[in-house]
Amino acid sequence: MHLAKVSEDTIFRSCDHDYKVTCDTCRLNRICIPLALNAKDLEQLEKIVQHTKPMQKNELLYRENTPFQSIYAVRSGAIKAFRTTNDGREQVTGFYFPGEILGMDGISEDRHASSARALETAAICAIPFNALEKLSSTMPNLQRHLFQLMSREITEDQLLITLLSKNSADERVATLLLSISRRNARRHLSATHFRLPMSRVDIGNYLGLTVETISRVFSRMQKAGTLRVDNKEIEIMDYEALHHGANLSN
Amino acid sequence: MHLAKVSEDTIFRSCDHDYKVTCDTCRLNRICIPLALNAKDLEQLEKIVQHTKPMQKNELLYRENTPFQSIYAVRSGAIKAFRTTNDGREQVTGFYFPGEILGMDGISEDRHASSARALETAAICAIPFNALEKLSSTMPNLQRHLFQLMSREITEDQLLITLLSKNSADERVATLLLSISRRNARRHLSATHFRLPMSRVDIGNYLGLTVETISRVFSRMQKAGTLRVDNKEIEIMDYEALHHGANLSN
DNA sequence: CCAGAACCATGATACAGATCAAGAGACTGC
DNA sequence: GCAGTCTCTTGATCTGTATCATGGTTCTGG
Repeated sequence: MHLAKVSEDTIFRSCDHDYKVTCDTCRLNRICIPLALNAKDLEQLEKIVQHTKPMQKNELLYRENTPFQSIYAVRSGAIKAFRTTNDGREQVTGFYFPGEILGMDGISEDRHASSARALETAAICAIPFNALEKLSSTMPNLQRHLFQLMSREITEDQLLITLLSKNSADERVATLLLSISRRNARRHLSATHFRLPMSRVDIGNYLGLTVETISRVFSRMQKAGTLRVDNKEIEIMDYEALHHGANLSN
Repeated sequence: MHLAKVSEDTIFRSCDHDYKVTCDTCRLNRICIPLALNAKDLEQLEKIVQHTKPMQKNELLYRENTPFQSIYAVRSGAIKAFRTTNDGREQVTGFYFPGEILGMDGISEDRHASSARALETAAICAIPFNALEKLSSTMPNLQRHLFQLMSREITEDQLLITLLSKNSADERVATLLLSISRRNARRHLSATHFRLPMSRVDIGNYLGLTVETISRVFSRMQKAGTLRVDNKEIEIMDYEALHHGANLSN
């Protein structure tokens, strides 16, 4: 029994190739929560962060209406957040990449307001919110950073609201691609050549469009020489054109 | 000179019929920030809240990209928040009624991410955020409440995203009316009979629709016996029908 | 109380994107 | 390595809402 447990643990950890990472040594620590902290405070944070959560593609990280315990940082892979409308359809509310934080919508009601699913194999850090809250009472920088993170989530949602309310299909797609490009650049990855982790369905859902429309927009942009599209591989050929297409408002 | 100042002050205050209100005696204190605090903590909060800000219709409370200082609580009247797209159009991102807090989108970048304008004569409390932050370090309840307020703003934005992305014109209008109805009820006002403080243009803008469409929806709903509409006066005649119309999703 | 300006309602028409349909490509598990 | 399934593309058609146009109503300031 004891042996079994050990071996299970070993298997679990062997999936997570960098399970020994700490916030201290994590290569995302300049864009994730640690950016607000000095070495001493980081040690404290370290104590509450749970680094062990390797996820398979399509696995759920948390589910709408379940008790809220933690917020989550993406270490690798990509996550989509979505809520289910009461006629059973999905609304994708965001995509989360390494270094980004999700789950903060659960704080207000003490249960998750959305669900989150891995779009590909992913490593996640769970940060128990009660402990984080206590910690932030003693660390003004951390408290400030949390307020800022939540505020940023609000402004990003407002941008999406504006996008959905005012922009054409081409502008919406262009804006998403530019957002992914910018976030890649932040992680020192290529800003012009990347692989989309999400399906056309998810993109359409997020942008308030149908799959067919997403396909057509990609085809049109490829024809126009703005993009090269090969299934999920995207190459931005004409950054300016893309930006211009996304630029008619916002 | 000194005299002039005094008299100006007097005029200023005379506009604000309940300027002597404190959080302690404010009739909104069960739905506003004070709800999280005991009498002793409330005294501390009292010291930083600025109660003096009577606004005329159309006056700006704060403007996009100006330095962020305070968040604001509505004491009376109604406020709309909006951002300006870079082709100069407006996107209304929210309406705020008495007891509600706005301005939290300014925290992340230390400048306001949106503007706010009075839809009618309004009284506002300004709460300097630096002071509030300090205070919340020593009051776990307050800190928790602020996190919850911000989290609620996120979930409400997500609801709007879903509405814009998935729902018909009728459903959007119905959802807005039900939201106003619910918020009125919270303040012990009529849930079925109220006056809209905003124009059709603002409603359309908020819901991603044109003025004409808003007009037509109101007319249709009146014809169907769901509403009585007399300019800005709304009477909900068939709550169920309205809810059903808003109910096809979310 | 009146004139000008907002604001609102309603009809006719246009169009972006949805829906329906069908086939091609890519991935999955045995 | 192949069958079945999911994902993506492209075409034809339909539709809800935008747009354009006009007149009525309400509000505002002098």
